[in-house]
Amino acid sequence: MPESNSIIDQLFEDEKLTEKQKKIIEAAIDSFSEKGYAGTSTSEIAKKAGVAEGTIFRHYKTKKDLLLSIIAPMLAKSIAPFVIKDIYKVLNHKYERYEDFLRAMIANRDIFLKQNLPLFKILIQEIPFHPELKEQFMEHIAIKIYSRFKDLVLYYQEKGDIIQIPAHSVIRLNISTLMGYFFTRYLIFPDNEWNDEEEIENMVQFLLHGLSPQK
Amino acid sequence: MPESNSIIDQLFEDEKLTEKQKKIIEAAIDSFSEKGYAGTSTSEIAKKAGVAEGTIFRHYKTKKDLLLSIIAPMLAKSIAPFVIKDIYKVLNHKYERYEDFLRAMIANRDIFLKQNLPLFKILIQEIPFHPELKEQFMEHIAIKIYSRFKDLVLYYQEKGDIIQIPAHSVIRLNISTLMGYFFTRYLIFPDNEWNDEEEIENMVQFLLHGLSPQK
Amino acid sequence: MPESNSIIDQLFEDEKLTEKQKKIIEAAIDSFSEKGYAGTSTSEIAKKAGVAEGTIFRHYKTKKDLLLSIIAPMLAKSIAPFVIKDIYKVLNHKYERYEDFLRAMIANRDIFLKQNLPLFKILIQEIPFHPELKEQFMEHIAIKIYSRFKDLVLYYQEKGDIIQIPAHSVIRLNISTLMGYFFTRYLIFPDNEWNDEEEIENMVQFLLHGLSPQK
Amino acid sequence: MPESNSIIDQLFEDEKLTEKQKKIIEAAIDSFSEKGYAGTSTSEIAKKAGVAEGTIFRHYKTKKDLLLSIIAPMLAKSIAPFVIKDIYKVLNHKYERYEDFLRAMIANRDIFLKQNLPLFKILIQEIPFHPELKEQFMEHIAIKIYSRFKDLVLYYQEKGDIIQIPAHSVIRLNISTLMGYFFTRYLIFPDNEWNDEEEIENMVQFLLHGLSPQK
DNA sequence: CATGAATGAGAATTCATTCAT
DNA sequence: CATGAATGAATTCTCATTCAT
Repeated sequence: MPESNSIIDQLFEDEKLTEKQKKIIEAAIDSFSEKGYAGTSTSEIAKKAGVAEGTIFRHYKTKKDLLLSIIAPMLAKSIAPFVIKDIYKVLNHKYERYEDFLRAMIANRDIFLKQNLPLFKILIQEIPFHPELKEQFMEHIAIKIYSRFKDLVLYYQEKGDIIQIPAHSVIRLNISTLMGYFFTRYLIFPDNEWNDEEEIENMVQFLLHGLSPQK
Repeated sequence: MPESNSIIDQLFEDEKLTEKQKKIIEAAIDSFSEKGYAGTSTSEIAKKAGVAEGTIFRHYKTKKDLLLSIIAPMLAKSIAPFVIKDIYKVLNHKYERYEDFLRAMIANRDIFLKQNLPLFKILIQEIPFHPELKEQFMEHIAIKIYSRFKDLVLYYQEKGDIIQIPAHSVIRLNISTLMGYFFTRYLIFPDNEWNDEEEIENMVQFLLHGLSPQK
Repeated sequence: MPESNSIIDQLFEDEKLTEKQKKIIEAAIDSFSEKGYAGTSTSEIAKKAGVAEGTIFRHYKTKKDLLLSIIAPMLAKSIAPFVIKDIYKVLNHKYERYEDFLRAMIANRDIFLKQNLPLFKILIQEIPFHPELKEQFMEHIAIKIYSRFKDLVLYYQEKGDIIQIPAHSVIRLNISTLMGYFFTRYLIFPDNEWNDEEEIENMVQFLLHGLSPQK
Repeated sequence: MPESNSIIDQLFEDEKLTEKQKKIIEAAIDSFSEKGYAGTSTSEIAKKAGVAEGTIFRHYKTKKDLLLSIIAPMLAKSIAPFVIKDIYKVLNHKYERYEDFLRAMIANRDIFLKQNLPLFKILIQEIPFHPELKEQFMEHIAIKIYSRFKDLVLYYQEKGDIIQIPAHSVIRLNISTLMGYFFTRYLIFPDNEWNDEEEIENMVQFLLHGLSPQK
């Protein structure tokens, strides 16, 4: 719980949260990620958070409000900014080669996901059922991230590091490969023994060869 | 609706379904896939199916029974058998090269997904919340499919078509790439314009190069 | 209860009401008229009606629906039609003199109110808080009744029975006098001893003299 | 708001009200008159008054206390005293004829109602639901006012200004006629165009002729 | 005095399930 | 087999009231 606290503190840093509010959010994240939004009752959250049920509704007008207040910062703060920063790093020639960028991104996202796994699960599971979330997702991820990622792809394509196929395909192949690993690693078989270094190395090689320009 | 009927007829072929039962299943698939299992009420399903609420419970003891009766055939009949058949085809030297197998598999899964999209969505979305489903999934997909897929991978690795990394990694990279395409194509951006042939060709090349043995 | 049943049967004649529905409406009328709409809980109504709380909501989507379903027939059926009928009677020269009409109206409304006292109380008390009710009231009472009443007034004014002041003033003075009696008689001091015949006779004389043309 | 302040100052003159208390009472009058006591929440009042929820309960132990603290002065100070004063005026031969008294009363009550409309609405609407209010009303209005009014009626009956029917009937006919006007004028159709002078004149003539002794 | 977070009892409403017809 | 009224437990949400700061 001290650990999950730190995540919450980080994600909700500029909002002043009462001790009880934090408890509520923690409990909600826990329950939503485990049983889904619709499958979790507010009384359950209240009990887990150790507060009265009314307290939840004092802070969040509706149950949906609670959900959104949890996901919004995940979308707004944690995913979008990451790419922006990395973009600048790249433009500052920190990642000369595509391979460098790839390794940096994998490491970065790996840490992020490991820390925010339950939130990530909620995000993934609830997006299909909530149009507002889908919109926010489109705006933050699909538009912002995509447009920045595209610049990167074009940059490395010009340099000759990457094959000349549509940028969106390159992006999708990249993300699919990463997501496939993260899902399998952290959600589907988290209990298997994993040789992470080897997996990542193989994944990097797979992506590099798969995307390298054909002679 | 005549089309969706045909899918149902196909998936539930050996069960004798009354007209009302079919309507119920259709309505349930529709609602579950759109709003999730927990977010769908039985009265909603009854209304959409044009039957009385009681009628649902005459055929399915509980709401969960209804869910399982929808997902079970999807798991049991549609995914598992496919690989069995293909295995034999491969062993019968139908797909000499890994590339041939790849193209066949993509085409096959593409058709299957296109026809069963709502069911697929339900499967994906509900598995995390229902231990029984997870178990069934493990049994049918993770174990059966994996073990057969592994034979294939070893076969093509021996032939020198595929790089020598652990079979599970090869399988995961393959599936991730395919799923990434199908998700993006059919679930996330179904309304975009897609040049399917080009996408698939790029994907095949990506996989072939990404998995080809390094010199 | 057999009596109140008859009223309900009369007011809700063309709607097919279950036994339970009748019980619910009876209980609702009882409670609403005694403690007001906002001051009555649905659980209270359910208990008084001897049904489960859910049963109320099976028949009336919301608590407000229940209120409206009670008041609507009161407005639509019971008040409006009365005047229409009487209008025709008058035009058929049944009530030659204004005095005849007056006595008939008083008798008619007296019976009606005596039978529908609780409903009448609800109507009076809730109209100020529900815009929809106000609108319906305006439409049914203020517009329909007023326009017919006006014809009568003009008729008797032409005949020289009534003083030449604006019809709306005549109507208001009439209704005020009647309502003042009914309110005092049935709502404020129902327990006092009342010499009804004398009261009505005095009221009639008061109205006749008050409205008779000045020499 | 400066105007409504003055009313409050007037009604609550001997109570020392803080600025916040005034705001609370103003807000409460506003909300109670618009949505009824049971339909208004204390949090709503607090918000409208610009104070914390707790502040209300610092001044009024319960919500009902707040209601009573609003209605009590309306009953005690504003209605009762009026008649007392006027009685003395009459006994001082200020209003020689019944007509003079009538005009004076109408003018007086007109001003009073215009200034205290929301309070008046609350009084009218809440009395039926609160036994204490009903008692207070009986004590202040029904008993005190009635007994003084009766003296007046007897006085004018002796003088031959008024017909010889029971005093309570005279009083009721008077009040009904006035209330009918005030309700229609200020509560039901406040937005219509009103020729107040003509209305009042007609009303006075109606009452005078209606109550004049028959030859 | 004032605040507003917290409470818990209770309100309206939903829902899976049952059962008499 | 099918119906749909009825149920009552659970769920979301409201609200008057309390109390530590």
